[in-house]
Amino acid sequence: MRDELAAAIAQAITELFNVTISVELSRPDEQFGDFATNVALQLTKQVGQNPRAIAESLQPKLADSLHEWVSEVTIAGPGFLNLRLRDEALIRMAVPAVPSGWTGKVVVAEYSDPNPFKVLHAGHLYTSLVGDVVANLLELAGATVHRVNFGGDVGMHVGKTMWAIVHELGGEHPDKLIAIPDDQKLEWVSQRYVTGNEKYDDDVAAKAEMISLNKQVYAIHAEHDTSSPLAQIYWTCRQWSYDGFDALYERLGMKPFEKYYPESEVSDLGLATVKAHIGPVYEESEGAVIFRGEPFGLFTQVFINGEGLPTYAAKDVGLIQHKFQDYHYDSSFIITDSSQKDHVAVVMKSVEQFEPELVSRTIHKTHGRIKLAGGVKMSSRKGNVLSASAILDATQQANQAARGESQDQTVLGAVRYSFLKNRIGSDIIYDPAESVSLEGNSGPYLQYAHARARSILRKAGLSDDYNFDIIDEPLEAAERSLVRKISEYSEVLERAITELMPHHICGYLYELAQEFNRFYEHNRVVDDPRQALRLGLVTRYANTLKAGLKLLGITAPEQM
RNA sequence: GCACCCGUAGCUCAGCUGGAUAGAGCGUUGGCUUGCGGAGCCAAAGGUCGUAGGUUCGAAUCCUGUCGGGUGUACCA
Repeated sequence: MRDELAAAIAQAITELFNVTISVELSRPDEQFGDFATNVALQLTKQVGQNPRAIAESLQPKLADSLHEWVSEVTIAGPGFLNLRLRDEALIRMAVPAVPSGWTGKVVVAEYSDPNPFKVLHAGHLYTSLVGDVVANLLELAGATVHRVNFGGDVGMHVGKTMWAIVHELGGEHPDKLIAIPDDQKLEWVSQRYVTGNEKYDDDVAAKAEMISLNKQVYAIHAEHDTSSPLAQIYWTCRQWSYDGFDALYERLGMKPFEKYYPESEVSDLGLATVKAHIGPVYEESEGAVIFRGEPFGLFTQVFINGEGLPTYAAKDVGLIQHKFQDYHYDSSFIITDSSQKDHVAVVMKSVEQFEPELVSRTIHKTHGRIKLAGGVKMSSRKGNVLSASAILDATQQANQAARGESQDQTVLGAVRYSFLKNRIGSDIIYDPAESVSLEGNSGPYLQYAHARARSILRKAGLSDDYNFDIIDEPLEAAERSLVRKISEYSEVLERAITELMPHHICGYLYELAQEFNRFYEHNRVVDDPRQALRLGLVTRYANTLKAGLKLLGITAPEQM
């Protein structure tokens, strides 16, 4: 209907002034109307009249041609034309449209990307949630989305961790790993990385052993070694990491990943590909193999180091090819924080030289980083990292303290919402002391608002699928405000999908719930003369809220 | 040094494809319960939109300079 309105206005302008213009309809303050357009201001030059005069000649024309949908056209301010919809038109708009921008497309979404043997920290938590919801948006818009994860199961951090593990076990004794309790395995392994790192910096002998262990780990993969003591330790601890990650993902309410791409499985192809293109694309320099990015406004990156091992740049070369072989995607999203921007650009630029099609289908979507209060940044090497599980635990305790009890879905709603409500792009300040909010503009506020609405419907004895038909009866002001807000959902959804920005949904749902809470404060539903209409209204509201929350990966409880 | 990102209320953030009095939450202060769930509702105080110019009928929004912060910049990922 929005498009039809815009088209009708455009046609009126053509008939009146003989000019063509693309009409933008915005949602003004409620006091002004349901839609507003500034065409009169835009036409000033083309028509050669002042905007007010243009608006005045348009007004009766629009009132007539939009008569079917619009009850009133008014002029305000410098020349805005405000449209007030007929109630029945507004009600018709309050049905969510199904977005279709990605229908039939095959999409790979890679996100989260924690490294085995290291902690899954707040930054991973954030990037995971962003990826999860972006994937949800693409799916809703009709895409077939393959969710994949990538992480470094080989490399120096593994050498460091393996060194510390072997020392902790008093030698290569995989049998001693049994002593580690299940719920401490992930933590135990990531703690070994921290101690390994400390030794690396101030113990020359240890450092040499770590470098050696790093190579041995590569050898474990090359030889498919599953039986040597070191290999047993490696495979066991790697699995602990993956199991720990999966447990966290589940706790975060994320849709499961379809596939993990461990670096060890993509590095061979990456290495071979880089080597195969030495000359035209990559070049040897100082014992390493590099790609010169300067001609493209980028920087030079090492792809194969002096030891002959692939760096993460070469691994990414392998990864992009594996992903395409596995999925033959139309589009491939890589979701990471902004510090990866240039690195990915260099890798892509190099691959573009021999596989331009793959690169043109790849979209690197970056977001900000998580910082601690006061702008302190986290460093896993320094040990001042905030783990994902610490955030969940802190939120759980805060909820417990406030309510005397804590439901998992409330914690999940609080955490997901508090991260997702921010526009993707700039850094996020996380204050562990204040934790995530449970009231005001928060996940639990929305969940609670939903539970209250369902409570009304339960009291009226309604099932979930009750819907009301268009009613001739005029809406009361409070009812109309709510319908008006519900009718915005489709537009918000479309914008969130176009921009792939989940925060639009958060902001909208909060306004929606607020609108309902205002209505609820002063208006009865059950046993009111207007019950029939209002039950339908509450149902549509609750369904809209639930649908939006679902996109965000937040449950909409019947009660809480 | 060069490249990119950011700077909006005490704090955390919306608003940025130019438009009507710059909006929320938290915090502060003051109200609201004989009625469907108070994790709620209403109100007040609080902002030269870092800063200086420019473009425009109109700039938080676009352009330039500048200050402040962040990120990246050859063998970690």
